[in-house]
Formats: sequence, C-alpha cells, structure tokens
Amino acid sequence: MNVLEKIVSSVNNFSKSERKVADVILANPQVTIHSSIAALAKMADVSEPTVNRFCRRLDTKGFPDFKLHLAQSLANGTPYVNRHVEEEDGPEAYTAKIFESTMAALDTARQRVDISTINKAVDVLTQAKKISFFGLGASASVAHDAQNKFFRFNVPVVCFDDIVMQRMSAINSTEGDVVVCISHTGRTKNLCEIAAIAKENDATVIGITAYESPLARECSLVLSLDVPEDTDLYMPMASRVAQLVLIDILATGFTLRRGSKFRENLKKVKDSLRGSRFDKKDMSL
Amino acid sequence: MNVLEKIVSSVNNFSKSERKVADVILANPQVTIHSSIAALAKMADVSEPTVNRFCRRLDTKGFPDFKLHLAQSLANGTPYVNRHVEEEDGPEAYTAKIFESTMAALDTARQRVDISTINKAVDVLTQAKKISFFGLGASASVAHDAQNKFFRFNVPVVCFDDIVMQRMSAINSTEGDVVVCISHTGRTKNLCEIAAIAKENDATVIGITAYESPLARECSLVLSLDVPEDTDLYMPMASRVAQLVLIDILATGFTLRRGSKFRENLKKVKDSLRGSRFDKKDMSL
DNA sequence: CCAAATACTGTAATTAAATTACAAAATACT
DNA sequence: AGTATTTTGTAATTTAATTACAGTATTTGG
Repeated sequence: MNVLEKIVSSVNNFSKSERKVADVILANPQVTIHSSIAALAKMADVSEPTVNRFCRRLDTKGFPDFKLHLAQSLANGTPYVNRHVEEEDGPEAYTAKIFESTMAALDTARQRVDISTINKAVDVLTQAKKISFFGLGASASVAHDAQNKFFRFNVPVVCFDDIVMQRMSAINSTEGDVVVCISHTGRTKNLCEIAAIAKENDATVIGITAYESPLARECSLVLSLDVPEDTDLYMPMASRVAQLVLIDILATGFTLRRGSKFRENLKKVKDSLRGSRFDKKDMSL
Repeated sequence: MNVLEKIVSSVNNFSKSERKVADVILANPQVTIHSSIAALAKMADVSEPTVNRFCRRLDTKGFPDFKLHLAQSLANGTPYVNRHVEEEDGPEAYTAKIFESTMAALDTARQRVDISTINKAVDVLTQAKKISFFGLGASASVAHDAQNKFFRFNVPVVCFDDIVMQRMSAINSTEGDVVVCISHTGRTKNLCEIAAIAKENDATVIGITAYESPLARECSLVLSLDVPEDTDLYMPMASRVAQLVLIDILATGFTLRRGSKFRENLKKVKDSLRGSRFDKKDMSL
C-alpha cells in the first residue's frame, strides 16, 4: 500500500493536529515533497514535532524518509488516491484513473508472475509443431493478438474464437502441439473442456489463467497473473492488458531463443507491410 | 527522462570523482535513497561536496532533492536502466523490461492524450445510431476488444477485420453513425480509404491513430496516443496496449454518461455469463 | 462534577545533515 | 616549464530534523 493510500485509510487513527497535517499533504502532495518540515508545519498550522510524529505513525523513519515514500507514491504524476471510477468523475478524472489502475495492475502482475514458468512456456513454444490460441469473450481478442505475433515467427499458428472450431482443433492435436488457453477467471466451462480434450490428445496445454481454477487444473503449465480485476464496470480491463503483456513476453522470449538471425526475418515480415502503407515521407495523400 | 537514465546518458560529462559517485549510485540505487550524503561520499570514496556537485549537475537542487528524484525513478522496483530487450537477456530481464516499457508507454500516453478530445469522442459515441470498429493487423484485435466492450451497452456495434466487409459497411454508413478507425501508424492505405468513404457518407469518423498521419486527415476526431513504439522486435507492443486502455476509457466515459441505471444493465450482462462458467464455490470439476 | 490519569501538542535545546566558501591539487594549455 | 583552468577536499556555516521536556487538553473513574 502506498503512503497516500495509507494516509487515507488511517485517517481515523490520527489526532486532531495530525489530521490537519494529513489534510494539507493530501491537498498538495507535490508541494509537500519539496517542503521542509518547518514549511509543512506552518501550512498545517501545527508544530514541527507534530509533523514528525505524523510521519512516524505511518511507519516511516522520520520526515525525510516520509518524503521519500511520498515521492514514490507520486512517481507517476499525482495519482488519484482512489483509483476507482466514480459517478461524479469528469473525463480528466476517469482517464487518469484508468491509466493509473492499469499501470498498477501491470505492476502487480510483474511481481506475481512466475519467471521459471515463463521460461518453461517459452521452451515449449519454441519446440512446438503447431501453436493454437484459444479464448472466448474478452480473451478472444487476446488470442487474436497472440496469433498476430506468433504468426510472424513462421510457425504454424491457429486461433479460433468459435467453440466448435476450437473443439475440432483440440481433438486433432497431437504430441508436440501446444495449445494456449486464455481465460481470466479460468472458469469458462467450454474452454476447460477444450483444454481437457487437448491434454488427452497429448498436446501441451498452457493456461493463461487464474491459479487453482478449473481451467488451471487441465493445464500442463499455468501462467497466472493474479491481477485484481477492477469490477466497477463489470468489464475485463486490467486483466486483459496484463494478458497481452504476457503474450508480448512469450513472443519476446521466443525470438530471443531463436537467435539474432531469426530476428532479421521479423524485420522482413514488417518490411513486407510497406506496400500496404503510405510512405512516411510522402504524406501528400 | 528519469534520473537513472540521466546519469547513464551523461556519464561522459562527469569528472573522475563524479563518475565514482555515479557508479556507486547505479550499483545500489535502493541503498542510495536511504543514505546520507556522508555515507554515500564514503562509499564512493569522495568528499561530500563532490556528491553535492554531482547532484547539481543533474539539475537537482541538492542531495535531498536528488534522492527524491531517485526515489521516483525507483518507485516501481529497481528498473532496468535500459529498457530495451537485448540478446543476452534472460527470462527475468526481458520479462521485467517488457513490463517496464509497457508501463512507461502508458505513462507517456496518459500525459499526451487530449482529454477534451476524449470527451468529444464520448459525446459522439453516446449519440451514435451505430458504432463500427475497424482495424487491420495488430489493430484488428483492438477493434475486436472494443466490440466486446461496446456490445454490452446494447448499442448496435459492428467490427470487421476484412477490408471488403469494412468497405461495404463504410458505404452503408449514414449521419449519426460513428466509425472508429484504429491504426498505430495511420498510414495503412486500406484503412484510410475506409475512413474517407465513411466520412463522405456523413458518418463521424474517430481515429485512434498518430497525429498528422494520412488517416488522421480523414477523421473528424483524432485520438492520438503518441507512444514511442518499441521497435526492437518489429512488433506492435506498447502502442497496442495503449490503444486498449483508450478503448477502456471511452467505454467508461460512455457508461458514466449514461448514468447509474445503465450500469445495472452491465451487471446483468455480466451475470448472464454465469451459466457458462463453473461456480466459484463448486470447483470440484 | 471533580480529580487523576492519559494522551496530545508545542517550546526550546540538541543533534544531525547539507551546503558554502575557500584553499590545495590536478589537469590542460600555451 | 609555467600559467590558467578545472577539479577536489577541508573546514566553517547554515539549515533542517529530532529529542527531551513541559504545559495543555481530554478522557475516565470515583
């Protein structure tokens, strides 16, 4: 929990004067980090030791240490203390909040993702005879994106968002094939079945899903992101972004494993698009 | 540019002793922010004023101010000074780097995005008779995702990744229809044509694309993200994530504009999925 | 309702930290 | 080689933060 959140949550444990300090800090956090303890004390109309005690109450060593913590909380601009979008938020507020909560989610994802599993997944993918990406609903677009990436590697890639096609594809999979199932909750029945079918047919099943979920149980390898989903609007948001970043990571690992020559091919793939685009110089049209 | 990057980039402008300081800081940035100037001077085997001068050279007011800046750079864990994935990077390194560069990209996107345009776009979308999302290649999955979101609002939404379908759809658009064209570069010829056709037919064309691009010129409203694309691997990565977040923002703006009753409907949409999922309690299967 | 205890707050003294001024080396340049 | 310039360190000064203590408010129990 960052310092700002901490201040808000423990606002009730503060004494009257400490509360004054809290109010001033919350009102001008950016000013605070560039103020001396004397200046802040004056702003809050309290004594300097009170400010110091306030800092200690928040488990910091003292005022300078507190400023350090505060600076870290403010690292990405002045964040909204509450990142949840609210009824009365204007465009500025909800835009900032969504960016912030997405970045925060990526940060947790980074901390929680298991590197050795990523490495294993990359292993498996580089050796795959065929790679399939399956997702339903919001995860379908993640699967499409994965296809778009891995397709460039000149490996057989398929991607279906149709359960019948997924099913047929899963049944036809064999040893050496890799099936990547994407589902935030890991509780989508159809996808669990697909995973089970693929597994029965000796394919390696990688799950980009929640730990301990029904889907995870069907998988040979589980990549869990454990992003706290922002349920305010009943839509998958942060989780899906984290999934995409994970796809990026797998794709990157894949290319690194393949060596530098391989990457020249990627450049060719990109260059092949040139004909379909307006030239960067000639923008007259 | 954050302080760490700044140190690395100006390492040649440093004097011998300043360089010692730089080395110590880069080696233990986390330690540095909790050290006094005396401690750091000792670690670097230089005098205290040298450390102070070092801080000033980096455009900070002095040592405490420098620590503040450093703390902000380290806010999200110890970042890789160089965020670009390199040949010799192991799984841990490239995973962290991709997370970091994506977060950094979102941060720039947030700073650069124009709030008033977002507001206008939300305006237009809430009043739309029909919303179409068009993208090609990597942007196609963003379009799909957008469809998945806006579809829940019970508004007519279409999404095509096939240029023929896109073209037909664009020709059939009329006043009151909104066409959202997604392209990072804004130079995909086919998409520019689609935008032009839609515009000719009096649809409002929103471009999620680069400023001053051919596509932007065809649009009524341009939402530019200006994310520096990580071209290391010749694949769209950060740009696409930023686009998705923008979609989230538009969707959020949409629901807020519609009021709280509307959001109850969203809950219903989500609840309707329950039948397709394993119960959270009953995870026996 | 009053007294005693406890918690809160501020003043003043102390300590610690950072900065400045200046002098001595070291380096570069003629 | 000698001078100018830059770099570096020592010591003094200033500034900031913390501690100790005392006074004030607040609560609690009689």
